[in-house]
Amino acid sequence: MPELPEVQTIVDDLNKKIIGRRIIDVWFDAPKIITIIFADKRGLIRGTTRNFKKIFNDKIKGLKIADVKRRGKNILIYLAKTQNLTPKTYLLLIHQKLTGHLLCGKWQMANRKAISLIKGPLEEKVNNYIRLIFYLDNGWQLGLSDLRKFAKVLFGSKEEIEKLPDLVKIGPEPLDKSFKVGKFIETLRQAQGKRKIKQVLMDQEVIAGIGNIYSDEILWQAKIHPFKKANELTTNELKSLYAAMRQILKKAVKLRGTSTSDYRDTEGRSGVYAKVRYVYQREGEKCYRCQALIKRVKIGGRSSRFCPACQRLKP
DNA sequence: AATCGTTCCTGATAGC
DNA sequence: TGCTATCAGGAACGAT
Repeated sequence: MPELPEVQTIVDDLNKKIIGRRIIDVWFDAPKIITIIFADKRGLIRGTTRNFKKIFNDKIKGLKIADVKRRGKNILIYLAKTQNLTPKTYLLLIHQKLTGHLLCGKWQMANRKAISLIKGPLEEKVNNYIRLIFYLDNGWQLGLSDLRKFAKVLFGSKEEIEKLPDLVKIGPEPLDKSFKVGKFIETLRQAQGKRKIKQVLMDQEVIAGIGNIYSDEILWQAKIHPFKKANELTTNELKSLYAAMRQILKKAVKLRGTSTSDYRDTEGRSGVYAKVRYVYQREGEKCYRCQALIKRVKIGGRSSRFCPACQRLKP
């Protein structure tokens, strides 16, 4: 499940591997896989590749990859028309959702679905879930693997994509240097309502990039119960939460993310955060602080793991 | 306006 | 063994 650390890992990989590469061809297996949005002489064009396949193909072929960035859990691939990579005229936005991940390397299509990998994805010799491939001018491919087909891909002019609520509504980046503890406390206090802190942490409009794995990890580190009402947290608790958030996310980026499920980096390798995790998917096992058994509870259809002894609802 | 439930999808697993 | 039912989950969307 790609969250901030996993997406950052992919983005860092791509910056080392595909900047300056030209897209020479594209392949995908579902008609509606990509939504395109850009202003044209005829006005605003918006639709999926079901109806705009030719326009999409014509527009994207020949573009050069100018820059790759992350915003929340979104991967932003800036594409340039000109030789020197500026101006960046088009933008490809990829949200990997639950099981999506980008692979970059050289491989062969075995049949319509399965591929046998020649170079690149190391741990995945065969991948049955490639939905989208960009063919690059050095013979490499940039592929989207996505078992459950939830991933979102948007392509359009930089201006139009940057205006979308998908990007505009996203809250501050938790690892930004300018996002200091005071700003964090102010942000959480503004995120009013009686919602549980677990839900608030995962709300992309409050803070960007935190999902189920890292909200559990952060709350354990800060010794805060996931059901605690966000507006009832003390200043000290908010300070702990901020410190835990920064520490956990930085550590997870360093360890290249968590691969308990489908997530892999651009070469198909697992991240290793799972080896040091505190609570995520450790229900029934002992808490590393107090030896109590980690519990699993449901919040709005989502699982939350925590230690019932050291993350107490009431003191 | 805020919050809840539903939906998308496939593979793993539980239960009979 | 082999079938069916349930579950996992990010976030857009519709309903309340």
